[in-house]
Amino acid sequence: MSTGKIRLIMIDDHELFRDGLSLFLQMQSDLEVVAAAASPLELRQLLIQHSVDIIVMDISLPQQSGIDLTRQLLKEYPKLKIIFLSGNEGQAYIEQSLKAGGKGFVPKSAPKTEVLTAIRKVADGQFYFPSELAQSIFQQYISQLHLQNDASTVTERELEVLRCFANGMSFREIEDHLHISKKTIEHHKKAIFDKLGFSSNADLVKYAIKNNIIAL
Amino acid sequence: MSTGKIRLIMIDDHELFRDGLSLFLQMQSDLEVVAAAASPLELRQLLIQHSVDIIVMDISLPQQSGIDLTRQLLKEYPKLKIIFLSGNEGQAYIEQSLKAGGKGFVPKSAPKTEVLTAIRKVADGQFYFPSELAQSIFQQYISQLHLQNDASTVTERELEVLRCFANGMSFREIEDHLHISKKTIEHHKKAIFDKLGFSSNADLVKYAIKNNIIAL
DNA sequence: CTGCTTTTGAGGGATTCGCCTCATATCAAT
DNA sequence: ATTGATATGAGGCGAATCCCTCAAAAGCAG
Repeated sequence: MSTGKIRLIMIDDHELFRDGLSLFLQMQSDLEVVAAAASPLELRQLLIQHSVDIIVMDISLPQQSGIDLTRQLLKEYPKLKIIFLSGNEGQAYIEQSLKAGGKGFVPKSAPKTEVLTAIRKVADGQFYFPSELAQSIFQQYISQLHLQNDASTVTERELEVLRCFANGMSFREIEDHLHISKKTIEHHKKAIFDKLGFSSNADLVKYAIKNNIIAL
Repeated sequence: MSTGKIRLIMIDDHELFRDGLSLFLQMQSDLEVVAAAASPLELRQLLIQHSVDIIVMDISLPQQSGIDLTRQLLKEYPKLKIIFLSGNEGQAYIEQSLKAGGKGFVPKSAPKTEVLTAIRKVADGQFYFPSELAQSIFQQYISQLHLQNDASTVTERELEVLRCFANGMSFREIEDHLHISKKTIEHHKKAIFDKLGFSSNADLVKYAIKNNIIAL
């Protein structure tokens, strides 16, 4: 990358944080902070007006999750490189942000310099993730994730059953809710456990939360 | 309060945030930012060296939750006034921070001025909470909480049992893990369900995730 | 038509859980 | 010394869940 400065936009709904970080980034000679957005809408407007290399995005935004936003943006701007900043929600969303196409992930607790490193690496076409998870591990991790999700096709009906269990319903309650017999529910549940590799109901609940099947 | 400037310390493990906000606060003529701490340990050292009116504390700290820290600090320094800053974990901890003795609560997404308002109000002996929850509501809310929460104090042992169930362990597995009988586990589990109002194991798992008892 | 998947259901036995009462030891507070 | 909270445990019984096999209707692809 020798085509001048790295052009980036920040998006974070926390004014304090947004101002502080963008000020710091602007002080770097190889970066150009084109703008800072407080909302997805604002970001979209900025993207129309400016050409941008990188977006530094808070993973938890108000109207829309950063994950969703990323999925949408990458459809429209496939060359966009997105780096997530995560607060203490942290680790839980790494998988999803990878799947959505994120190129980097920096915890907000990290020192300022780590954000810089991330921006420069990602601008150079690399991934950036916290050192605990080395570059090489990620490649295999990502492909594994993609495989796993293609292989584990939970059917619609199974998903309904899954949702019921994740909401704490008993067999009896699910019978009434879905109008099917306990036996059928057993079948579905077993299929779910086999396909997704659960070994307890707790696994099921966690999976449902991670995948936005139920609310926390 | 006409005894000069309001003396305060910030504590937040996010360097970016800490620097940004303390810089802003320092620019106010009625405030004196004595220091900024990155960890509970650092904060304690600073408290020995300086006399302080107010602590502005991130609710989610690394080693220790801001809630716990507050409880401990108020035992040693009963006159200390503590204002919490919350990220998106937010609402879930308001109750606990009130109980711990917090005097104010500001979401990080709020404009800068709200932090100032909070500091000035709290320094003046008032509570400060987001406008949605007016002053008057709080008084009754707090007293109600105290009643209700004295009844719902989960003991250490119960917490261990809770963690086990949230991790998907069966009675049998918990027996081996905690070296207690199934009967004892039943007692603890029932106590947990009663105290926290669970009606299914799924509730328990969700609670454990919300309260950082287990990872998602 | 013939498989293949999905969804539905039954029977029956093994295992686990939930809930009830009763009981004991410890520790702290009154 | 008595009370209260906490933690431990036993016995027993009914309800819920798990696990295995067998089966059938509907839809869809080859």
